Amino acid sequence: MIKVAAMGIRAQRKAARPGEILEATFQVFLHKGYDGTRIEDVAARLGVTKGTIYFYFVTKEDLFSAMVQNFSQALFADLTTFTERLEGPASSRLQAFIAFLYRSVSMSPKGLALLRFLIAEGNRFPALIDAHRRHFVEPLFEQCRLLISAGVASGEFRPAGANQLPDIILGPIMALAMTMLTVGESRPVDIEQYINLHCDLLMNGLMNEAARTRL
Amino acid sequence: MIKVAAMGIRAQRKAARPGEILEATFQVFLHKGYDGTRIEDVAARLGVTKGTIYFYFVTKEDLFSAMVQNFSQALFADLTTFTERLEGPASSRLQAFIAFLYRSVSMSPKGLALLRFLIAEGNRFPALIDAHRRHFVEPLFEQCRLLISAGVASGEFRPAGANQLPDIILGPIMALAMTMLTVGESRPVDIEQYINLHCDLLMNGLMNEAARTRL
Amino acid sequence: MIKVAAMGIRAQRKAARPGEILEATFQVFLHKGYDGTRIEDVAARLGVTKGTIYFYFVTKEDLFSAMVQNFSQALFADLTTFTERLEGPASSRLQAFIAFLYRSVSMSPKGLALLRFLIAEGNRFPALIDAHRRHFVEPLFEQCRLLISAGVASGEFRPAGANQLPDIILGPIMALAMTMLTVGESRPVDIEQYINLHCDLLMNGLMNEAARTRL
Amino acid sequence: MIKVAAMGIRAQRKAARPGEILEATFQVFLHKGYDGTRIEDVAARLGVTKGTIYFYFVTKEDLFSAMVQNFSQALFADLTTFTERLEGPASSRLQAFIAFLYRSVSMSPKGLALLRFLIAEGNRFPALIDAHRRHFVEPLFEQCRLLISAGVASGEFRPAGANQLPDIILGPIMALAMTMLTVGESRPVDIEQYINLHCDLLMNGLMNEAARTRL
DNA sequence: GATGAATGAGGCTTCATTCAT
DNA sequence: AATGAATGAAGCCTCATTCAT
Repeated sequence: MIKVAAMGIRAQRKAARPGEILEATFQVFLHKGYDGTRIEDVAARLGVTKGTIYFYFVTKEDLFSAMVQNFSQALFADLTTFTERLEGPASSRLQAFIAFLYRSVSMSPKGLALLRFLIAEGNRFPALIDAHRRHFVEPLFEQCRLLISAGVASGEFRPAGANQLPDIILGPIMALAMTMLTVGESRPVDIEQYINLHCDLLMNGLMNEAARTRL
Repeated sequence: MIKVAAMGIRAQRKAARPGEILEATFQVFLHKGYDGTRIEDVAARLGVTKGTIYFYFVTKEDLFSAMVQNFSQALFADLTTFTERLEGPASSRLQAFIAFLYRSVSMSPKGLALLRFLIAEGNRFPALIDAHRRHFVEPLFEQCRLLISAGVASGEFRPAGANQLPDIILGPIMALAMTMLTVGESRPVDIEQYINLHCDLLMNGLMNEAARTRL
Repeated sequence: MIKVAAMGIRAQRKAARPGEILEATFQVFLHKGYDGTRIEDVAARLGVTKGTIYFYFVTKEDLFSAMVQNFSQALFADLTTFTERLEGPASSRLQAFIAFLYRSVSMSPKGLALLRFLIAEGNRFPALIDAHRRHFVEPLFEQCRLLISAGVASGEFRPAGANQLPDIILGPIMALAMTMLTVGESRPVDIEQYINLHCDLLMNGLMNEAARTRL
Repeated sequence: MIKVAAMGIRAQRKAARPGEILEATFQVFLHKGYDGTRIEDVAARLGVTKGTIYFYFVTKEDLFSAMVQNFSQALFADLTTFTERLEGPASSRLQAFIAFLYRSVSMSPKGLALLRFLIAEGNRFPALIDAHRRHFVEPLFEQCRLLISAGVASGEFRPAGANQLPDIILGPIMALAMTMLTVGESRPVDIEQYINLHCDLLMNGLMNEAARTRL
């Protein structure tokens, strides 16, 4: 922890600046995208000038890299904390896990901006893509697999092959994110209903008993 | 239809040019993104010079607009043709529909590039976003709903709420697309297995009979 | 030779541009030095804009490199032509050679600018330094050595060690250049007298007969 | 003289600072040139920060002015001391004078850096150029003239016109400096031999007795 | 139809300089 | 005395766009 009390006003300012800049960068990026974001806009949003940004970050790429990694880590930390506190039957835990993902990715400005950045600029930031896969996607998928394995062990879930493909389990979350990223950000989404329907389908499938029995 | 037979070679060239330019634009965009694509690169790929591009398209935005709309329409036409020819029980038709979407969106360079463009540059092209929603997403979702309604009518599917939310039904397709757009384009995907597992989960859900009955 | 008659006005312009740009670059550099020369100034001097310069030269370094090489080659060609035409006794030829160097290096804006560039910016342009040594200094020195060897062979010159060190023979030429480059460009120099005195000293040395005999 | 004994350690540090800064400035300038030298680099080399430099020098131009003048004066003082102590025949004293100049200008980092600065940045520092001419070049030339006049008076030297043009007498020294400043700083120079050959030529000229007599 | 030389707005980045602490 | 965060002018370079040929 940083001892704020012991710090001079200048030191406090300095310690706070990088975070402020990252936040401002995010805000501008949200509306303009990477190429559309001018360093000057970021600075203006903080009431400082270009030079200040360059005092803390070497290049524009650096700045965006830091922003993405910063938010990615924070998001992942939240997710881990949340998951560790889950209790009860596997199906409940999986549903809570899914609901949390909806809220922190598909319905959160930061989650969406993160995704947009990775999709739009990933080619320019291979290191970031790599870090994201290793420190976010893979661990996330592993948590998903563990939840399902627990459900299979407890007899709640059938041992379906898709259990091991979190992409498929979590797919609709990504689908909503994608909708939000393209056409969706304007019109409202009933996220509660969306979550419920996703979970219902995930648990029960499309088929009715009769059809299922026939197979 | 353009009557090729009746056209001089010059006229043929002229008629073919726009399509060639759109294709070249797509190829460059695929690797460089919108801002990274220079009109000159597009021209060079065709063996012509910048001026030629401007003879056919007013601005860069115009060019990309046309490219996206062109590919979007072609893709949608293919999809419609394919869907109209489907026969058999609703569940089979739905699965074939899904498989087709996987191949033409998540696993196709054009489908992915289309998505990347809409996500990355959508804010700059509101008209395009609109067109895409009205002429692609909505009709696609409608076809999905029809297939499911048919299944419900025939007794194959239970009347679940998610039936009316194609996002959820088709979610994993988008999830794969997203993976491909970020971390995935390098490593191979077993698309057959992916489709099978998606369909299995979609039809049967996660839960085993005992758990389901208990509810 | 370029066939001007057969070229369109545009082609003529294009063919002439690089040379014009190099000349303009030289003019600005003469007064402002490398860092002080703005690409825009060069362009303005030609009545064009920045972009035009960049159409012909990739970077500022490129532009200056080309300028230096261009002038260096021209100067060397002149020098070679001149030297080849020399006739008469070695001492006359050497004196003419020296006089020519004074006029084309120490007293010529281009020669001086060349030198200034190599001294001031040499560290930034190692390739240029290299080229200058190999294609200018070394051949020049070789021509000097040949002239002296001819003089020794004909009995005009004594076989002194300095004969093989053109630096020493030609030193005063460089000294004048240096004076011009620093304090000299304002006040007038009697170049005729300077040449005469240099040659006199070179031929006869400082000592008088008596002192010389005593040695 | 500053009384070190009576000064507190703090005061000593303060008194020493300007000299340290000038030395650091020189070191950085040596490798990077004027524009390439950042005030911050100079400060870093001393383990202080930019602000400290600005406490002692008003501007960057000021700093460099001071550095050049400082070194120029030190060099000239050395030279004067050295010259005053010379004894023996004029020719020996002239040769020692020349040898000293080679070592303190053409072969010394400081001497070369001084020259480079005057050549490269002279236009920006007219006052410096002026000072250099008045306090360095002119007195130096005067000393040279005196040495030669002494030689003429003593009968060692013939009363050649070049006697009054130190540029010509000392030229090869400048030539070597120039070589060092451009192509030379890498490869080794046999300075002893260089000096000997320069002096030999200076004393005896190129011509052999027969040719000389014939004139 | 096509060319490609020329334009010029615009963005990134550097760094001498300032000043509150 | 020294610090170092902040400023802001200035320059390099890119590239969509134009238009005379």
